Amino acid sequence: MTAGEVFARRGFRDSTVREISTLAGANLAAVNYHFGDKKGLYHAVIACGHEAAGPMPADEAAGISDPREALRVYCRAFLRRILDHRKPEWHSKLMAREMAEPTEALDEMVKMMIRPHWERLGAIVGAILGPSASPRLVRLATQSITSQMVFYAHARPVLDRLFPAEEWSPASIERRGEDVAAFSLAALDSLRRVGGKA
Amino acid sequence: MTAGEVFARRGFRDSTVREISTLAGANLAAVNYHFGDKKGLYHAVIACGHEAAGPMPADEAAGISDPREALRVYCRAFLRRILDHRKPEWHSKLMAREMAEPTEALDEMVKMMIRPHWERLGAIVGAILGPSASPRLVRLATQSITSQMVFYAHARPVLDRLFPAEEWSPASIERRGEDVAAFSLAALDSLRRVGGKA
DNA sequence: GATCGAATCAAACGGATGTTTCAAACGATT
DNA sequence: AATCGTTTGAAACATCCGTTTGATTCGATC
Repeated sequence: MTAGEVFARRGFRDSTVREISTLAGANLAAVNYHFGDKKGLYHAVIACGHEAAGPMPADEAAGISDPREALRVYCRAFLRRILDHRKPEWHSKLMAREMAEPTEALDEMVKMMIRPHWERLGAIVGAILGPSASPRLVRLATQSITSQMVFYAHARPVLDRLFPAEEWSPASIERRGEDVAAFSLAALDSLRRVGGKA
Repeated sequence: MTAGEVFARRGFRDSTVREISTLAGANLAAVNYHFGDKKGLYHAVIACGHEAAGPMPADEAAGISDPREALRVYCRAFLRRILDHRKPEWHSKLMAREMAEPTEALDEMVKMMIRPHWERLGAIVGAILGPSASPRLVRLATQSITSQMVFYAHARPVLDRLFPAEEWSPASIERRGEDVAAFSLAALDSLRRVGGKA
């Protein structure tokens, strides 16, 4: 769908049905015929993007028993799904936009993607921190790790301005996943040693 | 400025000059008279919000020599500036919006706020990690810490849906700052021990 | 090849938005 | 009190958008 790129670039309101249809080589009225209205097209784009964005990180880290290794695999898969420009990169942009400016579509996204992610990553973090860790600490650590990854989707324009020379090849994306995992594992190690003080 | 609230809630394009002017009790044409056009009003709002958002975290953590304590103070001040609803909370929303959908205003924001933040926090992180840490490690750690805090501004709608019962009082905001600092200090401690391996 | 539903197309409609216009009110200065 | 630059006010303007309409083409089925 070329509509996804336009929605991701311009936002829902700024995207015009005219631009989308001409860019897609279709007629203006085709949108309303096939999707009812503009909002219907938007929902279809989000659903399509969710499937086209590749496997969920939770699936890629499914069979790994060692939680520390699982975290590394999970972080790499997450960033791959978000950043790899061989996949429809507009999907993560659309998600970032939904978070800053929620519509009804956000509830669907939370149910389909975000909550599953949170539970899977929370389980990994809980396994690393050990049974003595409080649920609150697990939740906070899960959030800290998530934020480091989502940051790449939310603040990419800022990063491009701060560090214009940065590389975004598939290889360096993998390394970023390793870096997030390393930072987080370092934190979890210390926190585990100190115990569930929070 | 009531215009800031509207811009933060609806976004630039979705905000209508009519709604802003009626909500502000002013006439429709007043906007174009005082600010030239809608975009001029937007820039004025951003500049005004920057000043009204209170002191920069870098200033609040200026006189502290112990870098670990400086990090704690800095994190608390940062989240206070972002989350405290007694201050114009629309400023952080506007920033989040600019990052997802950059306009010319983002360059100004990077120069005025983001890069100073990055340099100050980077200095604190560098002091904690010690002179043996590579610049790359310092940069990554600074980014990880920043992301944990910015997450609250970017993903707040998601957090509200994931954990509806969460509290956002000034006191709990302070504690969130402590939590971010604790997680980050734990990571920095481990990384310092391992050395600049990255 | 005739038929009928689905899909496409150009054109137009109704509404909303940013901007302009021009007259009226204001306020300091003389 | 008269004057003149500044600010407000209501109304209109020009444009663009999402949607609808009705005619036309397409494609499978009999």
